[in-house]
Amino acid sequence: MQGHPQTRQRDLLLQIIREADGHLDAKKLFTLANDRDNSISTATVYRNLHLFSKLGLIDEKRLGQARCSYEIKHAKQHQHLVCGGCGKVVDFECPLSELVDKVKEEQGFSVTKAELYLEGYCTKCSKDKPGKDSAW
Amino acid sequence: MQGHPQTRQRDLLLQIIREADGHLDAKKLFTLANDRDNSISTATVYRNLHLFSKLGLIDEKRLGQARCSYEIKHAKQHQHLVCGGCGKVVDFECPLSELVDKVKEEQGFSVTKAELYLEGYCTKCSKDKPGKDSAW
DNA sequence: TTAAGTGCAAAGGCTTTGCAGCATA
DNA sequence: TATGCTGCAAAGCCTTTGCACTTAA
Repeated sequence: MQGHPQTRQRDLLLQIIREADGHLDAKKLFTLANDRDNSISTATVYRNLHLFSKLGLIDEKRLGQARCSYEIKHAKQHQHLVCGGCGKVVDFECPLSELVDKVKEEQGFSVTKAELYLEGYCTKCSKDKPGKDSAW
Repeated sequence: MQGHPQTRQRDLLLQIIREADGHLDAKKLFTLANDRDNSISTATVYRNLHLFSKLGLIDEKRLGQARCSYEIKHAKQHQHLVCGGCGKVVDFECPLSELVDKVKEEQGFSVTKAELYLEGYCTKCSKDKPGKDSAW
C-alpha cells in the first residue's frame, strides 16, 4: 500500500468501507469494525481514514450535519441527495465539469474537488410535508 | 422578530453577521461579539445562530473542514470557492437551478437547499503548487 | 531488526444543556 | 407579570495525541 504496511486493521476497515454502500461516517465504521474485531480502537479508525483519504482510496464527503462520510472512490463522479424527512441518501450522477470549467475561466481557480450538496424531501416524504417545497 | 423578543445580544450578533462579508463561523462570531460586549456567552451565540437559521435570516454553509459558516441571506444565490493554499474564500454566482430541476425530474426529490462546494487553488497559489491540478 | 502501526487513556475543540436570574413585550 | 432569553458552568461528542507495546516487511 504505497509504502504503508498492510495490517489486519487496515484490511478490515477497507473491507467494511467497500461492503458498505457508501455513506459511512467514522463512528459507524468504528462500530462495524468493532463488531468483527473488538480490540480495534477509534484512534486506528481515524488514523486510517486520514491515510486512505490521503492515498486517494476513499472519498470524503460532507452530507448535512458537520459529520463526514467516507466511501470507496468510484470511477464515476456522483453527488448526493439528502432527504430531510427520512434521512435517506441517494447517489446520482451529475456532471459538474461544465461548472468547474466556468469557474476556472472566470476566477482563475484550478479546482481539485467539486461537490454538489442537495437537501430536500424525497417522493415519499414530500407528500407528508407539502409546504416545505418552493425554496427553489 | 416573528414572536421572538429582540434583545441586546441578538441585535449585536445580527449586526456583526451583516457587517462581515460572510464566512463567519461560530467561534469567530463569538470573538467579535465578545470584543464589543464581553458578557456575551458562547451559549447565546450558538442558540441564536440556530434561531436565525431557523427563521431564515442567515445561511448555513459548510466550507471545508467540518465547521459551518454563517452569513446573511443574500438575494442572489451564490456559491463558494475555497483555496487550499491560502484559505481564501471566494463567492461566485452560479446558477444551480438547471441541476436542481434535473434532480427533481429524475429522482422525484423536492430540493430545499442546493450548495456547490469547490476546492482548489487560486491563481496565486496554483503557481506555487503546479502539481495539484488535473483532478478535473 | 526497525520503522511503522496499534491500543489505551487522556486531552482538545466545538457545541449543547440545566439551572437560576434577568429582561422584553 | 409571564414568557422567553441569558450567563455560567458542566457535560457531551467527536477527534486527536502521547506513550509504550506490537507487528509487518
